[in-house]
Amino acid sequence: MRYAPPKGTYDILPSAPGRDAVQNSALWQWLEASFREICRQYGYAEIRTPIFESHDLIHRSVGEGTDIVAKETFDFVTKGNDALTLRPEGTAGVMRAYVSNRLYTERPVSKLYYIGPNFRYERPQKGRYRQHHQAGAELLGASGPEADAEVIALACGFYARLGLTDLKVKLNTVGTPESRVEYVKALRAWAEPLLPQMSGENNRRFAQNALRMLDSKEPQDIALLVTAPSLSDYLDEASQAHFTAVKSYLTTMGLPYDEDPRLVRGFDYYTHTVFEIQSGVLGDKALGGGGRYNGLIEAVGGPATPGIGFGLGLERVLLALEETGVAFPKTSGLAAFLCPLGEAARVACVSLLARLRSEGVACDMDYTGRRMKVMLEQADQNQARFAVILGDDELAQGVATVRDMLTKAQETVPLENLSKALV
RNA sequence: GAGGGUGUGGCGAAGUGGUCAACGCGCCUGACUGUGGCUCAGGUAAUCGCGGGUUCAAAUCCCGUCACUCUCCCCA
Repeated sequence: MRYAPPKGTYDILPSAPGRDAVQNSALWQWLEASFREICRQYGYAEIRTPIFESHDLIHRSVGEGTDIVAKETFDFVTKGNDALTLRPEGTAGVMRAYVSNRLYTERPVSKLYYIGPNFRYERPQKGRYRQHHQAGAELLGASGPEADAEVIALACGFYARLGLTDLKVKLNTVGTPESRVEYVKALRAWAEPLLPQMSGENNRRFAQNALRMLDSKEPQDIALLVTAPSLSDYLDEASQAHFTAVKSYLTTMGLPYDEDPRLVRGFDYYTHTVFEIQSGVLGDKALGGGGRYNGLIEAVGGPATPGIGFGLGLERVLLALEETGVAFPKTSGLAAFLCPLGEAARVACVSLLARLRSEGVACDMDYTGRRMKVMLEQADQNQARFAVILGDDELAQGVATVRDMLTKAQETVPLENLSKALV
């Protein structure tokens, strides 16, 4: 029996030409390093939380009415009868950890980032996996619009650093829970008589999560929605002022955005600012998104604390980079590959290899015992800068032949000077 | 949840009823007894997704099944 990876998952392999970019571990290292670096610049520190959390945490914080929780979570019960859920997004777990560890007592503002897998039980397709990876950041303890702008700038800065263009930032505000309650009331009143004309999906949403009716992509719904009440009419003054300030900061930072009054994201915990970043080359598919969630920390048992953050789908970043034709960075190889000729040289190479490595030289040696040609090919495959050839002649004189793999120039180097010659 | 498409060596991919299932890449061997990325020659590797049926004969036709993939929905 041969096993395939489970549906919607894939293996990430050492440099695998001919395979999908998402399967290339070197690209993941590059992506992750890039994200870590920009987070460091913005003053964010890494947090790592479990990939599963209690069923209730995930379901309550993301929202029972959301698609993600209603039909896409991996839920399971342990032998100890604990109901758990594989995390479908990053924020809930980070908030839980923030409260569990009372990080709010350490400093007034916490800036956290994370990178890791998330799980959603969906039919896989291009750019959509059951296990996908997100990089995200959360800014906790700051309620001002500067925080919103910074978080959006961080997300955009990450894409820019990678060389991604053709992006759109969609921006909206969903106001406070109070104003939203009023609005949803009005929306439902408006929608009720129209339900027979609306899609089945929006009928479901009407019952479970009326706000998301706005987000429908069905033509019949879109036509009807033109007459729907507008959320902005229900916003209180403070919410409007906050949104105006966020927009103005973005403009100041030179970050273009599209205001989209119908943007409603898939999590219930959002308040005020919500945003989504779309990629033109992926047909405006979302590359990432986020928003403010001022009630969430309180909802998971912490002190009332404002927060804002985002999550970015890394598979989609790779797809978009590929689609855009951005050149992926070259991976760096070994400094040296040792090629022993004969048994005596092989024995000598084992200790030479150990010595070079202890001196900090990235190196490897041939383990096949095959011909010189094959050894040099391996040096080539490993992108070694130098091949170090050691045969009986060299051994007798205590030297090695160092071959520059690019120029083919060779020189004889005493073994004790080897590490200096390999730079 | 709905609808398409595809399953042939490690990868890509011909073949649509009839001798030992092309070819390309990779890998291996040699030309080149201690010198790679080129070339040439040879070689390795496939019970044609699985099960059943039709037929003298099936990768090819029929039924079933599984897997993968794409689109819509939704999302990252």
